[in-house]
Amino acid sequence: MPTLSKQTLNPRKLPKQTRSAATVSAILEATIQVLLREGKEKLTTTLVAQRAGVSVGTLYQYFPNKSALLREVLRRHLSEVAEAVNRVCQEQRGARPEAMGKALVRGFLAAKLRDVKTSAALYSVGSDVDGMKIARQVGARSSRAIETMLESASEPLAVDAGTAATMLYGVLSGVGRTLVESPERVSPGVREELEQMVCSYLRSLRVKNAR
Amino acid sequence: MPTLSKQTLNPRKLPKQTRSAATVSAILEATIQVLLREGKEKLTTTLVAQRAGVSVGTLYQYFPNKSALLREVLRRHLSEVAEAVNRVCQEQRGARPEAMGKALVRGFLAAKLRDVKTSAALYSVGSDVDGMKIARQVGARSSRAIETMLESASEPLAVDAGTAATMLYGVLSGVGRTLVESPERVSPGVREELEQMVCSYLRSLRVKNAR
DNA sequence: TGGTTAGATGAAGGAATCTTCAGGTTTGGA
DNA sequence: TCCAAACCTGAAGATTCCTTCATCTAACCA
Repeated sequence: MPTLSKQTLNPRKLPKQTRSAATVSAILEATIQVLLREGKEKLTTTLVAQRAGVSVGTLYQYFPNKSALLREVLRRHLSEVAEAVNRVCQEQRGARPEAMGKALVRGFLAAKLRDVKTSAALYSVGSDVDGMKIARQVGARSSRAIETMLESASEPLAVDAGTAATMLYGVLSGVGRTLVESPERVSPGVREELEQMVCSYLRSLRVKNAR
Repeated sequence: MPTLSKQTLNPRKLPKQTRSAATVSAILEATIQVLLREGKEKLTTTLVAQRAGVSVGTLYQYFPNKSALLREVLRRHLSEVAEAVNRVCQEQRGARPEAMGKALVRGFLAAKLRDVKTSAALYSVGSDVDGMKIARQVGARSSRAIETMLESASEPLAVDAGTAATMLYGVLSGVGRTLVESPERVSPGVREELEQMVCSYLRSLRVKNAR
């Protein structure tokens, strides 16, 4: 097993012409394609380059190594989900806790399950590439967004928003992962149950309710 | 990246003398040691054998390949957690839903977090070894155990036990994973919040409550 | 149009591991 | 004590991939 050095993920060269920008996109896209079609084990830099219609050398002009390439793909995917969460949190400012919960579940699942295959494939490379670190960085943003949203709730909560936000994000990402890895479980019913769980949790946190 | 063939995980040879039984244990133990000390990337069969005090050849006498070795280690770990869940489910038969939820959270987290380092290390190898498949097999047992427990609840639930069990197990394993991968989040408070969430969910499922 | 820089190429070097197997050692029973 | 079965050994074969770099082509600008 080759050492996947975890050095800088900075591109070696920044695309300055439109041509190279297209090349970078093609490489990134090809990486996902190969991941889906061939699987992580057969994902070689040569094959990715080939699928992208360029030579390996070109690939290495923009990514210092295989690891960095994979990380970049992962980072982009996670960012999309984080963006969805952020959007929801913006929209729900000042709303009632239950509405927040429901919207959060909807938004998160929609983003995460939009392309289950890709999500699953990316989880599988995560462990080779310090995916945890990336997930944590990106996740921290989402967690904070949720916290801010909760603080703006029309009804105050019995615990600090940070704790509740951590729980919510933990449940979402956890269940999300479970679903992605067991696609047979994905059904409209699951979303409803998750909403039910999140909402009843938030409801139980209303100050007037004794815990 | 070598192809980790996913062939049979049957040992090539069954230990017939006490000597070899000890060897197998040593190899399994060494695998975890190496995983913890060196990390997944540096985990080579030669190194494992060395740490176990035997030669590589011996290792290959009991495990057809590296992949099978890793899978066996993973399977054992997951089984321990499943056992803990089973035990809880037995104990809580006929109890009130909230008691079940609380006990489940406690039991699951205790088992999963007993050795966080090892749990984390094993998650990291999971994706190389079809860990998903193993997790699903072992998880199915737990899920069914929870279902049976819920069916025996002293108060009936508004949804079928299977759905609720799937949700509960999903949340537990999902959050469990999140915690294992972010050890800084592990705190007594998290357990309480998780109990709160699970209990309020189960409470919301009581038939007398409108959903 | 000519020069300079950005971008692309791909054969080949180099580094690692996994896995085998022919042969040596230990164990346990007759 | 002696033998057959069970165990163990570890050098070396066989593969596979990552990454580099000298060289070539395309694009841009004066």
